[in-house]
Amino acid sequence: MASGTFSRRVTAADIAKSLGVSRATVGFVLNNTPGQTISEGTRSRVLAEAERLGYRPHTAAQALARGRSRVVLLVLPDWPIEYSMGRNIEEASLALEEAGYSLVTYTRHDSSRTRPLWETLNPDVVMGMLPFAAADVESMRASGVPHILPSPDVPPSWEQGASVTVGPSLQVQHLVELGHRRLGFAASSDPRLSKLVEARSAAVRAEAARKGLPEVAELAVGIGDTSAAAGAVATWRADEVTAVVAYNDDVAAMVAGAAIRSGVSVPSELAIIGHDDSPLAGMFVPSLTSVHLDDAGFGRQLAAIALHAAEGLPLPDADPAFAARVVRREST
Amino acid sequence: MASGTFSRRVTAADIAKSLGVSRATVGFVLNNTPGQTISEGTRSRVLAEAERLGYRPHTAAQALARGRSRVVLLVLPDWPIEYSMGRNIEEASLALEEAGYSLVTYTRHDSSRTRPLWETLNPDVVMGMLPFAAADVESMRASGVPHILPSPDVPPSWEQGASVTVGPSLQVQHLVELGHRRLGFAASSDPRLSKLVEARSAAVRAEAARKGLPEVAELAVGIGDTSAAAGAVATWRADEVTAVVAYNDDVAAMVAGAAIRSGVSVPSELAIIGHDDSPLAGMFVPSLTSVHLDDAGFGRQLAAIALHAAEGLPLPDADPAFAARVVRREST
DNA sequence: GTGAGGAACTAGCACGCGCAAGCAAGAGGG
DNA sequence: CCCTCTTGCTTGCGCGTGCTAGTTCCTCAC
Repeated sequence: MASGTFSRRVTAADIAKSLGVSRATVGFVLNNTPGQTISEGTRSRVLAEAERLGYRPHTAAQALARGRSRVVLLVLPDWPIEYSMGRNIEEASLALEEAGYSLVTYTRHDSSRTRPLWETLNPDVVMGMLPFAAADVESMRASGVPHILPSPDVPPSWEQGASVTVGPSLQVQHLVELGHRRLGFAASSDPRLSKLVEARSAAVRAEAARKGLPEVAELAVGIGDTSAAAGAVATWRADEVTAVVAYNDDVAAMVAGAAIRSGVSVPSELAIIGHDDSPLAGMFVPSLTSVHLDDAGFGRQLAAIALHAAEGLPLPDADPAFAARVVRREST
Repeated sequence: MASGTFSRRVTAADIAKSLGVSRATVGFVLNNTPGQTISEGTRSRVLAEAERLGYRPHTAAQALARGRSRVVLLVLPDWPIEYSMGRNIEEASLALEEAGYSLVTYTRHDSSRTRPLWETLNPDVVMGMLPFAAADVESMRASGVPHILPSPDVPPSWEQGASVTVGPSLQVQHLVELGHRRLGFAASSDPRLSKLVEARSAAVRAEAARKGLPEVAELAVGIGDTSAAAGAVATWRADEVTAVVAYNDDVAAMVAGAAIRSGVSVPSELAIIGHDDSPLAGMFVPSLTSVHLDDAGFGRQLAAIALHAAEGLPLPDADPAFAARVVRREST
């Protein structure tokens, strides 16, 4: 029967009344407001009463009063997100929650005529994987979003950093260590991925040049398009390519599948390395060598960047967080 | 420079002042408040001015004033979610946005000592894939969550419906049509999935019984555990099982991989059918027959259930939405 | 004895919005 | 002509918090 009655929620005023102090005092205690002196007795009595009554601050009221919502909006791209992204987000969410923020994820479906979530959620921070379109930035500014990441004002964004290039570099290094010199790059033909594909492709070419390899033969492979994959394999073979760097594990699987079907043995005739170390990489036959990224570290980095923007907290120096390593399996 | 000045956000009072009407009038127009008569002239002038000034209602203030936040919180389980779940959510989010609600997803990491999101977000509806634990329900009630789905008061929940059983039935039917009679079921050994595995397993056994098949040989296969998969394949072969129904595509891939590695040809010696029609199913060699679910329909159903709870909107009758079909590929 | 100063509070406004209640002016019926 | 009803508004309170500007009381120096 205790929980049966649909009781109004407990407010700070309830605590104050029950204790015979003013509501302001309660507020000062609960917020540890600096510059306020509260006696130890009162402080502990307020905290105990809050606990006893099951007080929960009303987020909407807080947001209204202080003008900040403590919500971080993470805008996910419309394209199929990487496998590791899910774990990143979970970790970031955890780190933000510990700082009193809520992470809300939002997939932007540009076909939609409805108002984007940042206009209705009043987030303190909006984060994206890639820089936002000018129209979106305008809309965020108009809705009063205080912080936009990557910042539209600073062209070189954080996502262009080590997190993108370290994986492709490792892919190339691994193949070179195995003695391969003539490499192919299997891009994804999905137009939505073009920016990321391009970034990884550039990183691969840069690493190849650094190692003094001949030019990398780049071909596009569509997920589900087996004939394109078969064509790519044939072209690479004709071109004397012995190893293929794939944009990600899905593309790697397409290439490996096409190779097997056309009688090209993996890895002896064609080695293949993927990226992301998705579950698929371990399950495929032959299992796929891939690059494993430190999801948790990346997620925490994401959270740190948001907190840096929102509260000026220091950014963790360097990025041992972006640790990546090659997981060698049967395909190389 | 227009956007340079950090201008305060536009409020309904700004519209009122600029037009020389009262703030209430503006509110009535913007909300189409029933029971209020507003002249056509005033109405259009208010709407035009709102548009001109770029007015955005302040969600927090609305939530505070009306006591409802128009937020639907979807609690995702800690376990690896199905591939199709992502598309479901997107579709549900779209449908809810059109009804003026925001869908926020939240992965519950039970290791966390931070307060669950429903305590800080004040959602109107909290939805889960499976019934919530009693402690969680208590916490939601204490935070004043008006609607919990599946409802803790009504034991038979919607998720137990056709959406769970239709896929497994189709799997069995497909194999029976191909002449198989002695079936195996490949469960997932992930303990977090046990409830769903059990539900699908029961559906498979029920369908098998309906078709008059001998008992289904169920074995657990862990993702990444190749030796367990190999053992399962050997056991089934010894048991004269000719076809395996897999819990999902990942498990199907594990089984198929183990079969190939141990020289059992797929599908001639062992047929395998997966579930979910994830991208993996098409990429695997041999490609995997699977059950494709109507993601969009399921997502819209999810949204409809939420709106039904929140606003008493009618539930769409029946469920052609839960349409599922077998996608036949090489593994059967 | 008195004034300064600090500790420990309280009163009350602001945040932006929804909505109940009230009010002026005109329409219509007797 | 008076009364009622409707139209088209306005005034103002309340939602739960944060926080500024006091107010009271007590201590302590001179």
